[in-house]
Formats: sequence, C-alpha cells, structure tokens
Amino acid sequence: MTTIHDVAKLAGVAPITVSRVINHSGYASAETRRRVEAAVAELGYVPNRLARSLRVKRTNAIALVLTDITNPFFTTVARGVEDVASAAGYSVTFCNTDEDAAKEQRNIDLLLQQQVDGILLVPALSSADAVQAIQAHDLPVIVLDRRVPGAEADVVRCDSAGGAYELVRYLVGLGHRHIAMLGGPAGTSTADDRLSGYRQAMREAGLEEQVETGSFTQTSGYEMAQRTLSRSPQPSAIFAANNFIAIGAMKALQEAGLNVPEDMALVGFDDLPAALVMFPFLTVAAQPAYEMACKATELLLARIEGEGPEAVQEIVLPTELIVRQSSGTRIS
Amino acid sequence: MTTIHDVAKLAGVAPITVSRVINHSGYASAETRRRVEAAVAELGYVPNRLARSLRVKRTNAIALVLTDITNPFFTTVARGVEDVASAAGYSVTFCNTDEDAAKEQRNIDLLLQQQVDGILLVPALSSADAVQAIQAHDLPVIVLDRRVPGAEADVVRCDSAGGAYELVRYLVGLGHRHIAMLGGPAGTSTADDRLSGYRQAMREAGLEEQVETGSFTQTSGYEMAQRTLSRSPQPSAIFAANNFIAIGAMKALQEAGLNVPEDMALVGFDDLPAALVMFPFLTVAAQPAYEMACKATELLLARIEGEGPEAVQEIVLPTELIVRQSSGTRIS
DNA sequence: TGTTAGGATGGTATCGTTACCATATGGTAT
DNA sequence: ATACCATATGGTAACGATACCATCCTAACA
Repeated sequence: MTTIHDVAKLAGVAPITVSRVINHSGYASAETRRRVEAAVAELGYVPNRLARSLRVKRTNAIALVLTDITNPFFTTVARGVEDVASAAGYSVTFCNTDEDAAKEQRNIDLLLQQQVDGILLVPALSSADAVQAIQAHDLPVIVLDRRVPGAEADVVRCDSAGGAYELVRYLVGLGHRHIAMLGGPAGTSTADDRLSGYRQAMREAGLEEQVETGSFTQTSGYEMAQRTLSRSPQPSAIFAANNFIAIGAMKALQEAGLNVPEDMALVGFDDLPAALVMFPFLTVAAQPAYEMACKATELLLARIEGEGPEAVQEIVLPTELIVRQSSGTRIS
Repeated sequence: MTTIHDVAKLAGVAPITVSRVINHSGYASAETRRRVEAAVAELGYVPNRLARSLRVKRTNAIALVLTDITNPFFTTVARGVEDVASAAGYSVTFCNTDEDAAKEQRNIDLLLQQQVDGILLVPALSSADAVQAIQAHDLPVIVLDRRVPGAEADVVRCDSAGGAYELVRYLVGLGHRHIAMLGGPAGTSTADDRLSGYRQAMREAGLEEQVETGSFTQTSGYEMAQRTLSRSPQPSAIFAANNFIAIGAMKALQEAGLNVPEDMALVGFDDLPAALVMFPFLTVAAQPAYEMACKATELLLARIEGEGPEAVQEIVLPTELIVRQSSGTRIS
C-alpha cells in the first residue's frame, strides 16, 4: 500500500505538506501543489480514511437502522438518506432489524464500534433503550418514522394518527357504519397511532370499533381479514394499517368471493411508488417517505456539525389522502 | 471516550491483556477474564474498530454499489447481501450510481479510502474501468447482475439471454407473428443480453424484429410503447425488458384504449415481490435476485478470506418463466 | 534436581494520518 | 531599521488498537 510518506518522498516534501495539499488545508505554493499532485497521480495514492478518522475523530459515515429494506416505504427512505448524505460527503451503512430488539442491539453495538458520526434509527420497539444506548456514547441519533415515549431525542415522522383519522372519516362520510381495522403490532408507535386515529374517528361518529391486531405483513393481513369476516356484524369497510396488510386482506377477500369495492370497501396506509403499480386501485393515506428521510438526514448532519436548533425537535409531516377505486362510492 | 487503557487500568492488567480477553485470542486466566469483563461492563467500553482495522489491515466491511436501491430487484439484492454479510460479521455500505459512470467512480474512490475489504459491483456501464480500478488496489470485487467484457473478474448474474429467449418463444408458440421489444440502454449487458435472446428467438421463428431502445424506467417504457404503436405493422405482442418498462407500457396501452391481453399481449422481465402485488397479472421471466445476492456475497467473503476457487468464476442463474394473464391465450 | 513446555502476562513498536508547535522567508507598515 | 504579518514548510507526538518478542511461573517429565 502506498502511503502519504511515499508520496512525500517522491514529491520531495514532508508528509504533512502532502496532507495539506490533499485536504486543501493550510498553505501550499503552486509549485509544491503541482509536484504533490503529480506524485499522487503517479503512485495512484489513495488516502487511508481509517488513519485519518482515527486522528481527527470523525468518520464521515452515518448509519441507517431500519426494520426491513424490502418494504418499499423504507426503500424510499434509504434512497433519501443516501442522496442527502452522499451530497454532503457522508457514506451510509445500513442494517435490518426485522423488528427484533436483540438484532437491533447487536447492530447498534457494531455501529458504535465503527465510530459512525450519527445514527438514523427506526426503533424496533417503542422502548427507549436503543436510543439511550446511543446517546450514552454522545452520538447524535434521530428517531425516524416512529415515536419513542420516554426518550429525549429528535424525531422525524409522519402523522399516522391524522392520516388514519382522515381515512376513517372519509369512509364514514361514504355512509359506512361498520368499519373494521386490521392493525399492526401493539407497541409500535405507527400501529398505535393509526389505531388511535381510527378510534377517534369512530368515537366521533358514534360507531362501534372492530379491531384485529397483527403484524405489518401480507400473511398477517390475510389472516386478520379472514378473522374479521367471521365476526358479526360483518363490516362493510376495512381499514388496513399498512400496504402489506392491505394486499394480504385483498387476497383473503378475493378468496371469500367478495369484490372490492362493491361488496367491501378497502383502504390502506402507505402508497406504493408509482413506478411499481400497474393498476392504481387502493385508496390510501400516503406518507412522504422521501421527504421525511431527507429532513431527518439533514437534521442529523446538522447535529453532527454542531449546528441546528438547541431544543429537541419533533418534526411531523402530514400524510396525503389519495382516493382511488378501492374505497368505492357512497353506500345507502 | 474510554479506551483499552482505561479498562486495563481499572482491571489492573496491561492493555494487551484486555485485547486478548475481548478478542478471545491468546491465553487469559479465568480470574483475569472476569476482572476485565467487569471493567468493560463498568466503563461501558466499546472497542474502536478504526484503530483495530488500521492495525490489522482489515475492516470487516464490504460495499454494495448498485444503480438504484429503489428498484425492487436491487432492493431484494441488498437484502440478500446484508443477510449474508451480517451473519458473517461484516457490515455493508451501499451507494447508488444511477447508471452514471462518474458517480460510480466517485463512490468507488470513497470506498477504497474507507478500506472496505471487498466490493460487490453492479457496473453502470459495460466498461471494465471501474472493475480494473478496484483490482488495481488488490481488492476483491464481484460483478453482480451484469457482464463486463474485457475484465477478469468473478461474475454472478442471471441468464438474461435465456430468459428473453424463453419469453419470446412462448409468445411465438401462442401464435404471435409481430412481437415488439421495448429494450433497455444499449451497452448495459442485461439489456444487450435480453435483446440478443429476443433476436435469437425471432430469427429461429423466421420473424421480423421490431425493437425500440430506451432506459429501464417507467417513463421510457411509456414512450417506447407509444412509438411502437405508431409503427406499421403494429405488433400483437410486446416484450418489455424490465418491470418498470412493462408498467410504463401498460399505461400507454391503456391510454391508447388497448386492452391487455385481448388487444395486445404483454410480457416483462423481473418479477415484483409477492408482497407488493395486489393483482398478479404480468407474465414474466423472474430472476432469483435474493439467491444471486447470497451467492455473490458468499463468493466475495470467500475471496476476502483467501478461500474459494482459484479460477475466476462466472455463475449464471436461470430465470423462471411465470405465465399469468398478460400474455393471453393462443391467437389465430 | 534440572529441564522443558506451555500457560499467562507485559513492554515496545507500529499501522497511516493529522494536530500542534516551530521555523524561515519576504514584504510592508512604522 | 525594526517589527510584524502572511506565506510556506517541517519535526514530533498522538489517535487506539494489536503484532511481535520477552519474561515469568507452574507443572510434568527424565
């Protein structure tokens, strides 16, 4: 491996001078700069960031800890994070937790060892442990997408409660009286918030709740839909707490011989990117995933640079109600 | 920051002994181990991997350079890479190139500086430059998903030519005589291979080619479909070179008042994950993205460890023809 | 009893870079 | 002529860890 010393020797200067030329720090005469650059090119020298980072105590790397990159919502988030980070000269390491606290802890440990400059965290659980473990090491952390009660940390998320409220109000406005909710895992703030948005809308309309609880997967959506169909009174509309649940529910409805929206209205949370959808069909509350990711990354970078507001931030972005066919028209 | 020296002092041993306990290398008495572990716990000590990596010349980090994480095919690839890497104790840094050679070069530069142990590369262009830039630094590199003529590197990819051939043969078998291809960017091996698979099938059937060239995006698919509809003779079937192109083409066909498959058969490349699709509709040649990613990562890790086969490998995984409605039935 | 092998531990140098301080030159203001 | 500043460059130590070699102790064997 060629080091800064090799370059220095070839250019006939001291290593520190090479460092100055490369980093555009301090002074260097035009002639020196030329000679150093020539030597760098001739040797194909690449600076060793490990050594640099060790010395300056800063890696220019951030981490993105999320539940599953395979979920298009998080894919979009990842893309937003990378765009902002890369433009600012930071690299991004990512890890999947699969909603597993132990896996999350292992990943965070590894990231601390790598001395990343900051972490964007989608907490697996609503426990403050993970956040506090990071903060104990004086590392900036931004909680993404979810709330973490009990933690003093910046949060950037979408308005799950508001989006759910709006969706259910819309269904109520269409004349539905029996609206079932297929919810996510209790304890996850997005699931809890969507549930409370649903509850508020139902209460205000004087309607009786009908809630199933599961996880944010297609399989779970399928099972919850089957369960809810076996209850009485059968709902005339279903609110699925995310896109995977909606797709699973759709399959169950098809198998049960029910047409959407004629026999059953269906609405979901999280839109699928336009590039992925052949037939836009599902009425949803869409979250601005990319914008959320950009805002969170910008805030994290500001924290790392020691800029940004003093106070802990909670940035909540509104969701957008997108009405398509699956919610149907007014019913009698 | 607490260092290994702090731990050593508290435990009453030398730093090197702490190192041995932590890394389970060399000897340590039960009593010493106990004292060191207690000190580690008390201080909340986290080893500094920068320092370690600098010394041992190994980072236990690999990089994944791909075109766009937002494409579900690559999302699945990313997930496979992370699963295998993480299980082996490696972390993954990822970068998007957006098919831009300059961006690719910048990213690779940064990764070399970070001293990653190896790189998984989906080359932006079919030029060997990027691959050779990496190899010039004695770094293992696996070319993923695409061929790179002129480079001596391991490749793990899917059989694009074979998949395309099979799809077109299937359309020919249904009685189609005018089959248009909406292709990807010339120079990208997957696009080229799918084109040559199409050509071979058309030639063998004695049919005339009808090819549009564009990029792997929904917009491009939309435009290419419009172009192909304005030609004469109009095709009775369209082969879209990837999923985005297929979706764009679908929109153009709908706007033109053509029904799929009644008025026009449509087949695509790359399946969308089951969890994302509400109505499985598109006949495709599906690529085993996850398996490909796992195989490639395993090979990369083997190369890093100095194991694995001597010879340069070219692993080609077969695609799977999945027949759904969009290809229609036999035509007269 | 002396020798030896292996367990257990420590000292010092080193990985590649930059922070900090020192030095030297030439020009300009007083 | 003196002081001072900006420019230009270098020497040395340090970041936090481990490689390498050295040392000491104990138990087992000839």
